[in-house]
Amino acid sequence: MVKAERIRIYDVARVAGVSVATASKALNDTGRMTEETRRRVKQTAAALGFRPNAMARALTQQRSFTIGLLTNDTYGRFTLPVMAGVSEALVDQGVSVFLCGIEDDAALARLHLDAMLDKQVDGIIATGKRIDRRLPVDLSHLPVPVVYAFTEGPDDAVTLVSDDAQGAREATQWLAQIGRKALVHITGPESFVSVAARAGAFRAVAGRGAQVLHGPWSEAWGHAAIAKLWDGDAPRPDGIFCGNDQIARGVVDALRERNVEVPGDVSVIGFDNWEIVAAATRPPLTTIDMNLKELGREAGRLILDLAEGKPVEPGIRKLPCKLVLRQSCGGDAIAVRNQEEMLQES
Amino acid sequence: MVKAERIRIYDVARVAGVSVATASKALNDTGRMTEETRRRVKQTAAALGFRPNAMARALTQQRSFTIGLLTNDTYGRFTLPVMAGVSEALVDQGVSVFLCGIEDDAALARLHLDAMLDKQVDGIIATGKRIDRRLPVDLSHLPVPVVYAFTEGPDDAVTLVSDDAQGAREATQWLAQIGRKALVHITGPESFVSVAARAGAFRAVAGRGAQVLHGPWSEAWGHAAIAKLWDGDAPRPDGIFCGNDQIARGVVDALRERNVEVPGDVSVIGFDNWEIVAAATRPPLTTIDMNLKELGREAGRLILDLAEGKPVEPGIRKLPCKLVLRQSCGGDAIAVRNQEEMLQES
DNA sequence: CCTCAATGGAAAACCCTTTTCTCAATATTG
DNA sequence: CAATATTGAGAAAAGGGTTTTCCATTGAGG
Repeated sequence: MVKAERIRIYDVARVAGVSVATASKALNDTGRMTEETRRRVKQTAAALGFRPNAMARALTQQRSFTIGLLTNDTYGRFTLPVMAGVSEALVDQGVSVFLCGIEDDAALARLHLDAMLDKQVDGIIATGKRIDRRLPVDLSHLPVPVVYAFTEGPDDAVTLVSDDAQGAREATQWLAQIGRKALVHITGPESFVSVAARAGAFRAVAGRGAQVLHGPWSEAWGHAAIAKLWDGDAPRPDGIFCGNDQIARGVVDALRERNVEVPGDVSVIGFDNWEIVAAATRPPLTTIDMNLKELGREAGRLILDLAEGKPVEPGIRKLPCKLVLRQSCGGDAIAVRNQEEMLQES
Repeated sequence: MVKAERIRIYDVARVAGVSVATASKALNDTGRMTEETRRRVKQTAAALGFRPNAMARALTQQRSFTIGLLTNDTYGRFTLPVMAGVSEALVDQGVSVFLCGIEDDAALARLHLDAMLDKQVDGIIATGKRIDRRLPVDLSHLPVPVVYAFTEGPDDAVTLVSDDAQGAREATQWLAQIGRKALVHITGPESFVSVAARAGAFRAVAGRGAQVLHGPWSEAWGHAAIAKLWDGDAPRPDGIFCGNDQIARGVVDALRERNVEVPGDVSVIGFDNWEIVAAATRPPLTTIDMNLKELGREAGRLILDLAEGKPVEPGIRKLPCKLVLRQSCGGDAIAVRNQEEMLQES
């Protein structure tokens, strides 16, 4: 650690032979001066490695160039991609992000929230692990704007979620497209709004009679569901769309244990594109990606607009999911053909 | 969003009928005044919901009450627990944490670092996914203190790592203790320092002839290693210590496929205690936990001490790992007996 | 010579807390 | 009963570096 003297705008001004006022205006592209002066100041600043002190800047601009990200997602399954997107959208603007993990503890949430408000954050992004649950803290009367990403907020809030129905549609249509006829959806607990949305879209494509099985979000449930389907007398499916990648992994493992070929006999699609699960499955999972990083980027852009006082339409924005092809689904020939068609169209 | 006027110390002073100077002193337990006055001011502040503006405070105290956490761990496997610990240690002191994910991009790292320095962070914690690799940015001549946690730093730095050798020793000793005789260590690439440390400790306990197999950090390698061990003519092990939980999962799955009972015939121990892997394995993995959260807490405490100018001894601090018992290892009776003994001793 | 535009500078504003210094009032001492 | 010490509390400045406002200077054109 070296207590190097920081270069101040005063130094830049002195070296460039102008006043601090002119230096400031030169660097911020405001005020009036010859291009030559502006260029010289900028050059000097660059040469000296001048970087404006954000704290001093905050004084005059009423902005701290910091935002807070509040999450109750301990594993980071959803938060990390969102965070990465948020950061990416903001770092270029010199905005840094406070990350606060609050688990489901209201007191802890309050503590973090207060600490951030004390630091005059320009805005807060609330994010969670479930789009139909709220964080254990009320963010609706804060002195700063709030964007909700992948968590529920008040009706008049700016909220970003992934489009579960569209994602489920993509998956189901893909199964149909590669020739699977008997489709089943093995998914999470009915109480989740996203489960209902996905199941609804699945039925809309697969036919109202298509079977939907609900259970916990676990590999074990994937196993159990396959046991239920294969050990009974009912006709067996040849296409299985799972509510998340963990269930899908359980399903694939269970099928392999029964010597059912994936994707030869049965095609399986997951949901989440959680690399760590999807890539380790044998064969690797074709799955739906929720584009959480893009969701984060959008959240970053929105909170920035709000912080700058730009108008932002409140309401729920659904961002599209996309199908990620690996090997658990087969139909590669069709996949290639379709991609070629898409290329030709564009 | 409600632009509620923030309560300033001026307001507290007015309501309490004292000057701002007195109010400040009352709230900070400095200066001289009657207990009655101090109490009245504090009560007023609480009643009005006064919270000091951290930015103004930073002006006089030369501290921003923020620290930065720099990481290149995209999945958050290591970062998230560390981050949780750091936060936990700091939030009570009113310190907030900037999280910056820099992947392995030096330019991005620089960008984040500059943004944080501009905001006058009181210190920086560098963290990574590997203790023998450095972040792609030089942190050795910054105007603020740095603590390295789970990543390599300069020799004269304050560095925190988990004690790989001790963790491996715990695991191997446990296998020996429950009666396993033929031990094998299936682990990651030799190039990792932690792999060497763990392998060394394994050999020290299991005997110099005990086999160590190196491969990638994947489930697939776990499978492949079992194939190698079981398909050859060599005597088969009855205790397997794995370099991480993913390998261990591959091992357990491969053994099940060969109808080898875990833990009946073979005991398996993992490393990392990555819930999402360890708990989903059938049977759930007994594994070594690196206490990353505690490591984060310690990093938080250290950076705080450094920020306050307290002396901190430089060097590498190794924090102990601990064995987490689940079902892949068996020896439950022994486990219970030992725990009872420990209870009696304490 | 006057006016105007262009350029650049001096100084205030920005924000709110903490700290220093001072003073009055009371207590203590010789 | 002075003279000194102690206590309680307030006024004002410091703390920080940038941005912004407004004014001064210069040179050109009328």
